[in-house]
Amino acid sequence: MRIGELAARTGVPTRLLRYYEEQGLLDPGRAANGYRDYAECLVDRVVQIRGLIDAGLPTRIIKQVLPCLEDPGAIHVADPDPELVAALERHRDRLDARIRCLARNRDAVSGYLDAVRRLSAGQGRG
DNA sequence: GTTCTCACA
DNA sequence: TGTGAGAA
Repeated sequence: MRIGELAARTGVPTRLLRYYEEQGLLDPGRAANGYRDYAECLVDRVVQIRGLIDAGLPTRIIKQVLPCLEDPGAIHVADPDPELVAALERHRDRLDARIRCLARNRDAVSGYLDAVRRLSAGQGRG
């Protein structure tokens, strides 16, 4: 598919898709006319890239981790770069902290909702 | 429609 | 990290 279709299917602007390619996250083939040609499987890959970036990981890290995520069997990182591992551990800790924060706020919202339901239920019967 | 590059927030 | 503009 061409870049426009991939953009439509992933919600990622064509401008960004070219940017990700420039960062080494994507490498689509080329059609005879020079247009980029994306395989079906790249839809999932783009979604995953977005997820990782939204999680706060820099493209530089994603670029190194992506091959392993695509092929779980290939988690035999020939070169277990200590710096990469350390960076990933920091990101995991940051995500854990965010998750705990979100969970706390979710519980707060749930608590408020429960109180509202009890109130309206009581008024409904009276 | 797509390509590219340069500048910029 | 991501966008805007302009030219082909």
